Amino acid sequence: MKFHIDPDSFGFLVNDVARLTRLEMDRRIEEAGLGFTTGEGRALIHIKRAGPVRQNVLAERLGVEAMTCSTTLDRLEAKGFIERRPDPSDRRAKLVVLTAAGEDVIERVGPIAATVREDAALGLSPAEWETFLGTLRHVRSTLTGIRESAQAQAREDAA
Amino acid sequence: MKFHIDPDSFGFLVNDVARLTRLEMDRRIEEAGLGFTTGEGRALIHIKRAGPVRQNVLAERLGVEAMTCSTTLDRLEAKGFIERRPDPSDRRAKLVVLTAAGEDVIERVGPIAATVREDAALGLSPAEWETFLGTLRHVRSTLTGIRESAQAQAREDAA
DNA sequence: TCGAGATACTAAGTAATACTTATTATCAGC
DNA sequence: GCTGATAATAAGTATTACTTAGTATCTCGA
Repeated sequence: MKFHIDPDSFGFLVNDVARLTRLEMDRRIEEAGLGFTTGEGRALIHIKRAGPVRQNVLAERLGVEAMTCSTTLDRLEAKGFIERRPDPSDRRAKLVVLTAAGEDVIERVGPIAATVREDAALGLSPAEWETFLGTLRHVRSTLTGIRESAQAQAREDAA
Repeated sequence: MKFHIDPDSFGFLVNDVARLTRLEMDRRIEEAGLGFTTGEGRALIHIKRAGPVRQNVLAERLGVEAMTCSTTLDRLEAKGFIERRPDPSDRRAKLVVLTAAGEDVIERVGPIAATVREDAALGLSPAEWETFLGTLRHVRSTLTGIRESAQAQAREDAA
């Protein structure tokens, strides 16, 4: 039987598109001298959205382990984009807040993200693009659900 | 103009979906005891498709620098999935070939990729899924073109 | 109330993926 | 045959992830 290797299979496609988007984004951020990566930008935007937020909550929203989140926050704190403040309601916890520099850098990355988006959408109609984004949201939601079930299962097995 | 930054913008969406797909894929590969990552699988499949191939050609197809490719091949070689053979037509170059173990592991990863794809496509009609893949292919092609132009420009600037 | 177990965070260690720069061997063109 | 380009890699760095283990603190039940 002939080998079926689909170079355009879902996994490779989505990985390629994400990789290309990230590399292009990183290149333009670098060019603009903003001094952070797409991954750090992702964290910044979630912090912006969530307001002062506990690290464990932020980790969950980012879909990473608490330790991974902590390391990312270390870098962002070193760069002066966020602060960790004690949570008055729980002395174990810390609240993550954006600094003025963090707010500023988010404002400046917006136009850059817009140029990448425009480039990615070249040759597609607005309707096609919206459909595309809608499907991406749908798939993300599906996969997030699967991942959460798997993690719950893993915790159960561990217990 | 105000730039609306949110986690549902294109860059974050596609990154999230790729991350979730990769993590889920890695989890199932791990579960099956195949002993490699999605990234390594990507390299394996490109080697399979290209046949005996020079490392620099492979690097270009993978869209990474020669050194990154070399490191990935080190891991694959250590695991016994590939071999580096001297290129008879150029003594500087090496040809990368799959071993029997490499062929075997590609066969076994196929069904795993299929389960992830099925899960990702839950709740979408076949037509919607095809449209989605078509748009991903289109965007990949657009971004690849942009990246190649940028690299050509960088080489020119360096010269 | 107090003690056990859970939770919030971090230190330490590991691994994969990616880059840059510099080096060695070899090739190709003048 | 020399010179510059090319193929691969060594060395060093950074990011993004994980696990395990440890400390401080909280919460709930006996």
